[in-house]
Amino acid sequence: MNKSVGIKEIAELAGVSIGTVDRVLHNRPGVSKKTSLLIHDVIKKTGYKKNNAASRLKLAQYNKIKIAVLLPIESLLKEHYWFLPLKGIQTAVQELVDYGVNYTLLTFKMSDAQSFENQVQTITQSDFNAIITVPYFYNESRTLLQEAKKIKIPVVFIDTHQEFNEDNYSIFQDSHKSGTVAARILHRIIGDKGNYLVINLNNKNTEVQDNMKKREEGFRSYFLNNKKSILSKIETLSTNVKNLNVFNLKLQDLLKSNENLGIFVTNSRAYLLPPLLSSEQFKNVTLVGYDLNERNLNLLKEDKIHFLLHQQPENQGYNAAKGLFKLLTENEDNSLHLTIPVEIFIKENL
Amino acid sequence: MNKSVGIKEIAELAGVSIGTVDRVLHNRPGVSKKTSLLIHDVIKKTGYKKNNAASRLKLAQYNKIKIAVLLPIESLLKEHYWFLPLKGIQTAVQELVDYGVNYTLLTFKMSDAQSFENQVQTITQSDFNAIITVPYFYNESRTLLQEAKKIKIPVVFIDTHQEFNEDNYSIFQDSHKSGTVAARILHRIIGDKGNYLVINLNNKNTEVQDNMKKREEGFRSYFLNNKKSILSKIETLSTNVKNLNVFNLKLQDLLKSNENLGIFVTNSRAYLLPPLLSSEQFKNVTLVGYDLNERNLNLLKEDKIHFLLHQQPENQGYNAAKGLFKLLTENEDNSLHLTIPVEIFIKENL
DNA sequence: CTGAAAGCGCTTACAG
DNA sequence: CTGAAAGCGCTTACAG
Repeated sequence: MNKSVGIKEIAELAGVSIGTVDRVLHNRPGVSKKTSLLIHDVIKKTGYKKNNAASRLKLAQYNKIKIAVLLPIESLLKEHYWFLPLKGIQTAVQELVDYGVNYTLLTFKMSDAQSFENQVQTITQSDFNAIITVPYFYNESRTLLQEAKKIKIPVVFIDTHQEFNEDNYSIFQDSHKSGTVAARILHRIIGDKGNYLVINLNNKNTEVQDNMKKREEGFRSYFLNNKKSILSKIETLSTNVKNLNVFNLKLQDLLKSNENLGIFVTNSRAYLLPPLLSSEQFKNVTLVGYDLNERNLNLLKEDKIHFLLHQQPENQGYNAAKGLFKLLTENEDNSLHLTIPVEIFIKENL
Repeated sequence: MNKSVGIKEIAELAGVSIGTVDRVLHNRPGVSKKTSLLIHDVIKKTGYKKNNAASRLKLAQYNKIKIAVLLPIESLLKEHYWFLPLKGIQTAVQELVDYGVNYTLLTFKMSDAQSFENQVQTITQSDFNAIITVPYFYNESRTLLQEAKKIKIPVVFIDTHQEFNEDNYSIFQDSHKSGTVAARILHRIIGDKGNYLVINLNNKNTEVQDNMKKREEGFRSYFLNNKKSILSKIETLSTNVKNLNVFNLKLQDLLKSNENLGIFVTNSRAYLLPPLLSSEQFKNVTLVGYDLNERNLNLLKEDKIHFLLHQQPENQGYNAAKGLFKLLTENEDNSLHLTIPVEIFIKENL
């Protein structure tokens, strides 16, 4: 806590010049084994810790830390979900400008794997020191990891988790776990006698996205572990958002019973549900969804969505950038393997 | 984003030396109005922003930023609640060592206002640059504010909010609001037909602490605004923890009805409830409490406490220290007026 | 294999 | 009222 030792004190105590101390500190060659050992000894004894501010002040002269941020093009839209991780990254970089950190945003189209791959080429051919992106396209993401490994720059994936054989850093929310959170909340409210409905609202075709599947699995696994008898009562409806009317017929059918109903919407589109329900029907319904987008928020305030689970996308971006800085300046990567806890929001704690 | 302008560029553009630029930047006297205006103009045009790392590197030579942290003596105990804000402060200071920031912990006894006042004397007679503490004793806290004002050092209160006439910074959770969070959760689970019970578990005598009162008020205000008919059904039990047996008699009386029961414990002692309830009684009970202490956590995992509200004490300490740094280095205080959102925890999102 | 010197962006005591 | 110089803790190119 008091006057901390610097490179100068180390040098004095070891009877060498500060240049030599620096060489040892950075494992640079050209130091005799004898002095190296001596200096290491002094470092240990004094508990020396590098002054990162001073170090970066000098280093930024030649070597800025340049982070490539590769996100869906929607991150350019202030109201969009994808803007949030970017915002987190911006905040972190802002806190680190004095250390010579900056970032460049590159975008891809989620409908076009090639656009992602092209940007990967651009990035790997430039002089970036790190990459933050989303493992949206599995194969192309693996290619990215391989390319990045060749030029020895770290990659941090955020938002979604994918298993790769290659080393990578990952900051995400455990989708399976968030499903269990939804399940426990609904179970406590609806109880053993009510009904449960999982709704997957898809964009294109009728493919259910990976993290939506995992959320549903988590939801079901909660009941498997805590109340098996309910498992058989859980219905799932999956639909393309363009076929909402067909979907609505099925929904109305399920609503005929007067039992309490717990509805779990596995993505950010819970806001599509309330307009389909009459106020009479609403009396028995509890609705849990994801993400604090404007439409969801408004309905949460109106008590038409009851719980929103939050993935803290901003936090993910923030932690990715801060973590990379720590990795690149202190060679410490323990904040780059991170699962973000599930935040629960109701009207009152927004 | 690209090469940012520094003091050197400003000097060059204004045709003066960097010393003069520095004088203008810090409003130090001895600069002619003419050059001052000129330099201000260049600063604005170039969008110059001080490199805090470089600035602090130089300044730390004479002026470390010394933060006095005055907390209850329990903050020395790793398992205690009061350790958490301290931990947050430690984390923040750790991130700022390179900037020449450190802190000194001073403690007081919560049973002894004089011990607080004594430490205030010690602090104001030393050369601290800022104070982080808790407004536990109202009058003594006001005295602190007055003393601190005299020697012009900022005070940040955390944990609890008090209104003072004197200027002060405050980082806390809105107790009233957290009560409304508990209310909405319980209301959704228990519904309009069940019963509601607020429990105040006190330490000494039978005084209910201020923030416990506010939590109860918040709880009741939710029903006032959302479902008046329930208001009259809310019972309150307040007791000294030493009289648990007397309390238990009353509790058992209230439990005789077979209705669902929502219990809201207004402080961190929810863990005292489950031992008093038979498993039969538990079937109808939902229990909401505060704080992630070990005993509460264990019961949350056993499904005997169902929701825990969290004040993020660590976060409060962290933000206080970081905020002070921003205030002292950039004269920006907007992160020192902060209300921390209510976090909701269940077993699955711990 | 090692040391002395210059400089990152800023601040301050000193000189004029 | 203003400038030139020294130095914060670190890094690196250069000289030996």
